[in-house]
Amino acid sequence: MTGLVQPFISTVPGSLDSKGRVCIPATYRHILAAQNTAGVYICPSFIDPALDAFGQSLLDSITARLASQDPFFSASFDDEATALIARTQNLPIDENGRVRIPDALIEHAGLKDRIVFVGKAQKFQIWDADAYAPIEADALARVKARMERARSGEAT
Amino acid sequence: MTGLVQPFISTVPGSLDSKGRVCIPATYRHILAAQNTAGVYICPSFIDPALDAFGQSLLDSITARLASQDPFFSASFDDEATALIARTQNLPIDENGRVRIPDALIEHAGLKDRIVFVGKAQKFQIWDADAYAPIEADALARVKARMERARSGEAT
DNA sequence: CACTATCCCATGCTATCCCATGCTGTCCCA
DNA sequence: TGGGACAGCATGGGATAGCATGGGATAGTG
Repeated sequence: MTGLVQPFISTVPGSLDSKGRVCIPATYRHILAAQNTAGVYICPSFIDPALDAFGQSLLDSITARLASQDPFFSASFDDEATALIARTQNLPIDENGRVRIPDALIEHAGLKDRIVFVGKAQKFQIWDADAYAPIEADALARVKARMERARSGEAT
Repeated sequence: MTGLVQPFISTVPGSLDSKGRVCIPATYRHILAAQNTAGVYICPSFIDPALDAFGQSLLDSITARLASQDPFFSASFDDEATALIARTQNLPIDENGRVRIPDALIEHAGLKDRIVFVGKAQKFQIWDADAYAPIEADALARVKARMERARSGEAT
């Protein structure tokens, strides 16, 4: 087995029903369960109209780093982590794998009926499907440009 | 852990059946198994109409690089995660060595019934057979041209 | 008392698992 | 060196368990 914690990967389409519920993809639920997470931790993203969702592992490393200022993170990490923790809530997952998203979070992410779950290794995000499409395209373009710069650099 | 990772090599013809399944060549499966990979990781290629497929080794090096960045406040983390992690899926391999390719990926690579597996060391690619033929010819021509340039350069 | 939120049951579907079969390459023995 | 046997690989198809989704009942709350 790998020493590393199993990451959240891939992009999965989903839906928000009339009661404000979403069904967490089974693969993500299994990862959460493997982290001994009760429910799921959800926090509105600081930069995007999206929700950050994660399990016990990431929460633990945040709280651990709050105690010992970790040089990997910026000097102001203490402030950020505090804000992060304050805005994070623990939502229960029902026996069908669904979570009721509070209205404030639905509004923050601009969720309509069609949503996407986006794996980001230690965490995953919940986006409105229409809002995410251009974001993905932009990120792809930036990474592609970076790759090509690197490639032409090698080729000299 | 192994110091050396066994590379994916050679080009193998294959087929896509009516259920969207492909049979991974046995030699590739053995390499995946040697990496302790559960199934196989597949990601649509950035530049080509093809699928990149790889095992635990390559995924670990990607997630390891991401793990050194701030998952909540770093823009470069976000781009890379969006481009790589979010677009990668872990697909299970059944006991006959077959994988069900999601429809979105079939469409991205323009797969019909005849496909080819192309070894690329750390990863291998899955191409539509007809689409790959001219690509291979072009690549060969470029290599040949480069060799001849190099040879005439040496010969001076 | 009305309304809302949570829980729970029911259902259709899809993905996964599993068995059966043909083939091809390899190995062994005459 | 040739032929035959066997094992492993590739393929097709059918059954089934789990997943995603919708809706109704009940308890909690303003």
